[in-house]
Order: sequence, then structure tokens, then C-alpha cells
Amino acid sequence: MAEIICTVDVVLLTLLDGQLRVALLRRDHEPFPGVLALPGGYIHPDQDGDTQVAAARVLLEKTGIVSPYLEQLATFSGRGRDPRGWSLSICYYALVPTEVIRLAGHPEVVLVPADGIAGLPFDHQQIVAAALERVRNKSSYSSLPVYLCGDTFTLPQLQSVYEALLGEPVNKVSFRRKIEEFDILEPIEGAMETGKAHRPAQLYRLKSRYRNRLSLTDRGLGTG
Amino acid sequence: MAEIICTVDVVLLTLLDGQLRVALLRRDHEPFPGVLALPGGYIHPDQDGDTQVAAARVLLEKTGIVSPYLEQLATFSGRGRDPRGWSLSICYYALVPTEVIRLAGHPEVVLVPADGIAGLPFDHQQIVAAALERVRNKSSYSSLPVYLCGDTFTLPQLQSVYEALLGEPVNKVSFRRKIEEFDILEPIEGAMETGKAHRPAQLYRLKSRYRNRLSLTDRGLGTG
DNA sequence: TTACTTAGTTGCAATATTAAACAAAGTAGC
DNA sequence: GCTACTTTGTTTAATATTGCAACTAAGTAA
Repeated sequence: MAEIICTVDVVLLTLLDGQLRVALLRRDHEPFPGVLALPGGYIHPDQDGDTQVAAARVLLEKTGIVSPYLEQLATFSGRGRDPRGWSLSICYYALVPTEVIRLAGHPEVVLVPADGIAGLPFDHQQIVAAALERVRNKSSYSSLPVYLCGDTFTLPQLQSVYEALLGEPVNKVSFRRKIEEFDILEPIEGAMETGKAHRPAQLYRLKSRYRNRLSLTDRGLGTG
Repeated sequence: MAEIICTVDVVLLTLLDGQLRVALLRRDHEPFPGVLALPGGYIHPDQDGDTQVAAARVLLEKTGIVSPYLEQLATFSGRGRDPRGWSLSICYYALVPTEVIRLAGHPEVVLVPADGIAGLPFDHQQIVAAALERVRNKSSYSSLPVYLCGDTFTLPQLQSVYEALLGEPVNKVSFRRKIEEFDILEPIEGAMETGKAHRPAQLYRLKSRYRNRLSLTDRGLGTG
């Protein structure tokens, strides 16, 4: 019986210049050496507890990042996707603020606009498309986008993150109502966004029970 | 490097006596011979185009069923789940009307109530739980439950399927409005449900473009 | 023929969502 | 220091959606 190649791949997403971007790396091995691709690698049964751990390990090794949000996306498989043979990749996606990528100190990480991405090896384009669909879909009913913000942020900032993801303006009152009912944010006592020539905005952060969690319920934070 | 055991498992769901049930089979091999478990099996890279095809094949071989709806659920993995070693199972779920199971002619298929299921080997209990969560969640906004109905059905019948899945009564008017806006059903000209001591109900069927599809968009039929 | 039961529709009340207007709180320019 | 300007955050009004209850329709049973 033929061998099955078992790998994990991670779609690491971030928001830069109001644009959703995917973190890519130049491959240093065959196949497709030198080509930009998703961070990925073989599962190591001897060291990985499961594929989620494998994905976190691969992400850390290749980008230096530990993402609080890392969720399984889907498994892609088949004969055609890898020239080495019948393969299978359990794919995950992660959301982090851009600072996290910058501070991870891996300058070889390239942030490519997620929409209209092309030229990726294997079936990475499909994988990215699936991740985008999932993230945008979840953004329409959950608190997922907070993972693209830093530790503290204002509601207008968070709103603009939602708008960037959904690609359309969202109603201010409805937005605030929704966030309120998710009940995941708390205002930081007395902390305001300063320096702007207008009324300062309240700074918020995730409530403590939602911070630093490594993998959450399938429906994301909040009530979903 | 240790070997990875690659399998597929299928959570085949149906509605019997107003109860959601899972199709199980007694295992005939080690490990857990004689124990009721999900239909599953090894991926055959030489004959399976991908894992979806493998799942369809396994389902057909073990139950005689070809399910129009077969969707990837998630991949379960790790060292602990299979006594033979580090394993990984790409899991799918399928919905069929009970007649399809009966007509498939595999009397060894056992239909066990899905809620409170226990005593399953491997991590099959978690897999079933994940499938139930997915199906119930999707039922709340999509047309997924139509796959539990036969070729033709009345709106009150479909409504009771939704109610069985969601575990609560649904408003008749809202239900009909929602189905209308999915725009996936058509009344069968002049065909009524007869024999009952009350006004006969109109029979409906899926519009042709939604029939016999083997795998659909991630969000199910209709607008979702 | 009358009673009964469920199918399917209609109108209205309750609720939720969106839009518009307003008040609050800062900086910038003169 | 006063005025203009800008964005935050809230309040109020308009609109849309949902859910209930009543009603009509169409069959069988007695």
C-alpha cells in the first residue's frame, strides 16, 4: 500500500493597512523551493500530541509566533496536490495583530494581501480561500475579529476591523449592541485614546477569562 | 519516524420516531471487536481520489448507502485515540431519510439515539457530539434538514423535522417564510398528502438543481 | 349534516434593527 | 481664551422583522 504524506498547514492572518493579509514563507526544500507558501510541515507523531499541537509547533518554528487563536479549518487531501504523492494536510488558521508578527523577529515572513492571492504551490490557494470564507463568515456573527486587535483598543477601532473583514460599513449602534451582548470586553478604568483632535475614545480589553486562551470553542468567543 | 494511521469515519444521521439517530456497526476486527462503532476504515491512496471519496466508499461498503449530503466535519488525531498508535481520522457526516438505510439492505446497521450516546470506542463519542453540534447549529439557519426527508414531503412534516433537531417548537409562519426565502422547494402540481381526517397538505420536493448533489457548499443549501 | 382536525393565510402586536439627530470632549487656529 | 472642527458616545425616531392569534379551507368521522 502506498504511503500517505501527513502534514499540517497554517493560514496566519493579520490586518495591515486595513487589508487582510496572509503570512507566507519562501520554501527552502523541494518541492517548489523558493516559492512563497503557507507555513507548514510534517506531523511528528513522536513529539506532537495531536495535529493542533503540530500546527502550533510548526507555526512557532517557522514564524516565532504563538497564536492565542488557532482553529482547525479543514483537511485537504488527494493525489494531485503534492508532487511527492498522495498527501493530506490538516489545515488551521490563526489571527494575530500585526505587531505580534513584527515582534516575533522572523523578517522572512511576508504579508501578502489575502484577496486575489495567486501563484501559491500545492492547493494553498484553495486553503487560503477556505480560511477567508470561514473568517468572514464568523466575523458576521461572532467576536472572532478581536484577535486581530492588540491588547487594548477602542470600539471605533474594533468596528473598523469588522468593516475591513466584512468589506462594508456596519451600523454603529448595532455594532455596539452586539459587542455588548457578547459580553467579552471591559473598559479599562480611566484609560483613553489620547492625542487626537476630538473626543477621546474609551480603551477596552478582553475580559480576563478570554485572554491567552489557546483554543476556543468551535463557535469562537461570545455567544456566536 | 513512527507511522501515522490514516482513516475516515462517517457519522450517518437519520430521524426515526422523531429522534435523531446515529448508524453504528459492530466491529469485526481488532481493536474493539464486537463493539458498536461508527462506520470507518483506512484510506486507500491507490483507489481513493481524496478523503471525501474514501468516506463515500467506506459508507457504501459498510452500509450500502450513497448519501447525497456528505460533508467534512473535522479531523481527530493523537496518540491516545487508537490503541494501535498515533492515528488520525478525517470525519464526515451524512444525513439520510430512514428509508434509505432500510432499503440499503444492511440489517446489521444499528440506529442508536444520538443524544446521550455512550460506550463507543476510540473517540467516537466526541466525533458524534461534534456532528450533532454541527447539524443542530446548521439547522438553525439553513435548509440542511431537508436531507432527512424523503423525496417528497409536506411543510408540516419538514417543520416537525426542524423541531426534532432543534428540540423546540418553531413558529409556523416564520418557518414558512424562511423556507420560502431559501427558495429550494417546489410544490408538486396537484399532489397532496391524502388519507388524513383533515385538510390535505401540499406535497413539495427539492427543486431539481438541488437534487442528487454529492457535496454542497459549506453553508448548506439555500442562502444559509 | 355536524363536529372535528389540521393546513394554510391574513392582520396585527411586539420586538429588533437601522438611521438620524444630538450631546460630549478633546485639539487646532486665531 | 474663544471659536471651529472632528470624532465619540447616546438618545430618539423610523423602519423592518418576527411572532401570535384569529380566521378560512378542506378533508374525514360519526
